[in-house]
Amino acid sequence: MTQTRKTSFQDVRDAVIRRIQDQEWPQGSLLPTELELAEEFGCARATVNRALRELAERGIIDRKRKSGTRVCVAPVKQAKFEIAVTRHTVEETNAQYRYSLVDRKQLEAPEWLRARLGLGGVQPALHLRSMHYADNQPFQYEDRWIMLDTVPDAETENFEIIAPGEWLVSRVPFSDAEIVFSACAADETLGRFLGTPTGTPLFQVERTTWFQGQPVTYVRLTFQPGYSMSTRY
Amino acid sequence: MTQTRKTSFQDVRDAVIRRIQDQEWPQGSLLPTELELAEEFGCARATVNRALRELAERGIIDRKRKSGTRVCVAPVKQAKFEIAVTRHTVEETNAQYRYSLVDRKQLEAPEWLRARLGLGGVQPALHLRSMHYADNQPFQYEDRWIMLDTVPDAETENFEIIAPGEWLVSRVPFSDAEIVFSACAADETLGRFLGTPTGTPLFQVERTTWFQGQPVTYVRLTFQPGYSMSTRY
DNA sequence: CAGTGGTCTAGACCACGGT
DNA sequence: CCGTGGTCTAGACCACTGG
Repeated sequence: MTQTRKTSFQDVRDAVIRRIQDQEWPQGSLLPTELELAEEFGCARATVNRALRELAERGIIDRKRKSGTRVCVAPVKQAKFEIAVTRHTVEETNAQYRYSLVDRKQLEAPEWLRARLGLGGVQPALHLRSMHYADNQPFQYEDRWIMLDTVPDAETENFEIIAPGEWLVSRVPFSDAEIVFSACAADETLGRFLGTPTGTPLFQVERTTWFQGQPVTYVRLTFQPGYSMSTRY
Repeated sequence: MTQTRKTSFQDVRDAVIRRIQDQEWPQGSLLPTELELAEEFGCARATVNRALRELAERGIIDRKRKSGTRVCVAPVKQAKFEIAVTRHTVEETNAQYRYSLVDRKQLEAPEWLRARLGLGGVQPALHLRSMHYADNQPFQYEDRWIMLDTVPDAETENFEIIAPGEWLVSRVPFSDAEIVFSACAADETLGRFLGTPTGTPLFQVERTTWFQGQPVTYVRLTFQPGYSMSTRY
């Protein structure tokens, strides 16, 4: 059964991709207009538009009114990482997850934290340090500050059972965030909790989060030695 | 002048975001159908559809036929990193870029590389090692393998002027890739080229690239000490 | 089976930005 | 000015999937 289905936006998108790969439309060259493509593919202009819009979002083509659509010369690769709560990251590897609170203190936000959040003045904050284990092996050390002016409920939560990350996502629907990936050396504390010698190179993620313009939390997640994050695109 | 413009998909999108943030539609709850929202906002269903589709792509809502649209319970954050060629990364910081080839050898692809690329048998490859400098300070050490069966032109290119990354993006329109972020310790070679003691923790990116199913290149980019990658979402 | 999202259409008007 | 993409509409049919 060779079905003669209606041309979908995916057909158009894939055909365009193929032509770019085959250098039929080389880098920097101008594509036909939406109307011309719609005629060629026998579909509505809206269908072509959706296909091309998707490719533009992926950084493959560049669209401008009046000038038209061009193939990007130096396509900027976009790598998308999915950041889940630590429990899910661990359980996805079929390992048993365990969480343990190390320390909980209510303090004033230190100078460096206020600077990072763009705040002046005195700010009450909760400082939490905790460990995440996979199959009882150290997986991740978490050092977190929660801003109590933004999330006052945190003051009465002891965080002995539920990890602060999970507690927060259940309270704060979603938020703006800045995320930083880097390498650091294990200091004495990290070495002790992650079971590795001082000086071991470790992968770390820092995340700063705002909700409706208010600072929610800053967290530094340091992973077990050898950990890596990967993705495809 | 309070313009009474037509409701756009962005208006709908932002209104939905606001209602989720305000917990008017709590996590896990069911949203009205597209038709109901279209009536409420006084627009076409297609407009609502586009707004909600965008939120679904961002992982904020979950859509299923027949069951409807729900607010995600544990929104998986998506961090999108833009990966450009090293020259652009350097020049964006207003630093002067310099590239220098360290070593170029034509070899058979070693066992570990063939395994990573999912290849058996003998495969000719080009092994390139090079340095990228920002304002004459070591910025990044690059260790790259190019598969000559896929990119035969590389055999006659000496790579003394143009960096292999830039040369490749001008040849291979775009491609599938796997990218891995991790931390490593400077070995003797890295320490020498990056001007840092052996053992220094370094941030590194590995990327493996295919074009139309054929392996193009594997590269390991190791950054100067203290380097980090960041993004917002 | 029937409700809900997924998509396509044909047409219209708008908005940006070269010429 | 006017060509090109950007978006909206009203309607239609399709496809998945829960009941």
